[in-house]
Amino acid sequence: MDPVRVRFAPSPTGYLHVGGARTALFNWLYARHHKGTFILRIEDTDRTRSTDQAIEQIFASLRWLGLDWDEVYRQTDRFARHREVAAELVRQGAAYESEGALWFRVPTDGATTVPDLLAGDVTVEHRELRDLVILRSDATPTYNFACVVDDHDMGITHVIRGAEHLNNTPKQLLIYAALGWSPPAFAHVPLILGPDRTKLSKRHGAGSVLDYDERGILPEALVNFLARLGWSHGDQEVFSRDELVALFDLPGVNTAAAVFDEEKLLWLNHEWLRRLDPYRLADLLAERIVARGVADRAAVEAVGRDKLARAAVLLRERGKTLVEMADRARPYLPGAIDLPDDAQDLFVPEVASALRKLATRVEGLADPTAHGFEAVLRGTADAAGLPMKALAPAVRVAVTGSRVGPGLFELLAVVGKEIVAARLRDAAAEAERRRG
RNA sequence: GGUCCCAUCGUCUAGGGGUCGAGGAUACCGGGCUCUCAUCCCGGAGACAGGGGUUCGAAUCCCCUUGGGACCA
Repeated sequence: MDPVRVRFAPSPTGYLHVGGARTALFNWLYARHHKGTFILRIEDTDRTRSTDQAIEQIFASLRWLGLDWDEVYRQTDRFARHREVAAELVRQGAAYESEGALWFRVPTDGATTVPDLLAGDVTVEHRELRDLVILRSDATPTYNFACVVDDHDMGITHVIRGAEHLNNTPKQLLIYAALGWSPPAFAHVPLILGPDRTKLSKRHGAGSVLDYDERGILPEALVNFLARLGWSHGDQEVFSRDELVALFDLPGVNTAAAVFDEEKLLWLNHEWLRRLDPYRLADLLAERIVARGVADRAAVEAVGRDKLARAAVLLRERGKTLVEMADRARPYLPGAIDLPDDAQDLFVPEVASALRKLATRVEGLADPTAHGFEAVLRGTADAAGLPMKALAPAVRVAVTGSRVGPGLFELLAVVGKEIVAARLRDAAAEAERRRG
């Protein structure tokens, strides 16, 4: 069997949205699974709407997703070839000129069958079709024509594309036949729908791949999620890139359109956050903390990679995105913590004085691990005659400014005894000041 | 409007005649754990669009209807 050659052919008229990304992913997975070639073809024949900026965005999106390509072409570089083939069709009588454009002649009787790998045989009567323009009056080729010439010239073996192109395929097949070329295999993958069940598009909001990066989604998660939209492998939900390459094939692809469910993406993102290497996560978090303005780069560097990795491990348990994690990272960074306005109920006088005692004991803590902090907290609570239920929330708010968060002892161990002690004293003082 | 595609819990899906009084995941609800939140564990509710066939037997095969979508006008 011939080596597989597939292509992803976006038109650079805007950003790459998740629908296109899923098509790119399926092509890439198919190529990698079959040890074939993944080709990127920029279909920029519409020169008025295509921009270099959009091309850069597409490259950036694919790179972020980790979909590397083996060859890249720009359709506009091939205009001479398109004109040459169009002229050939005219010579044969398969195409004619009218009003300055070149038209491909569709037979009036008979029918064409698309042997689609997913939909099965799809037959269209020629009388349902009409002649189509292949070269506009400005000599630029149209989509259906350029696509055929390029797929043929590039040796494409499988055309894997969105189901919206199924209706175009009989026309393309007729062009192949007129040229005496043998067509590639076709697989039209089901569309991705928005919540309103119409084809996912820009009107559905954040559809751009890079928006998901911006929102703190991991490429691992988006790739996993997109793969599961229209493809499955038994009951498995979480797939690494390598697993997808090993398992993905066309027979596993569904025929029904799928709705893009943001909730499930977030769940999957959480799953991937929890699987990531802590140091890699720390690096991502560091960037994000700076980008979100939670702290400046100097502060983040002062914390150090080890501590950041430990903080990340705590943060990822309750954050579903890198953004949520970064926005809750403040307690792990140096500096004071502002107490919330409504926290006075926690800092009754007995608790405030216990916090001061605790600060002193924390400073002298020989074993500043979670266990060590637990022992010193329980000891202080006992000595002050306070239940942990009274002391723990006050300590938490003093150190983090929030009533919710990771396990308290683990948290304190990561923040470190010097910072913890300082914040405990600050909180006690602040509570007394507020009480007047 | 014409042509084409599609149809299992709200959503993503498993299922390709009997092991399905339909499984998993997510989301939702309840309980446990716990200083809190999250995770985690246990439990709950939730679907084969409808109607005809074929067959001893249909979620699974065929037809029609309905619904949804895409493309071309």
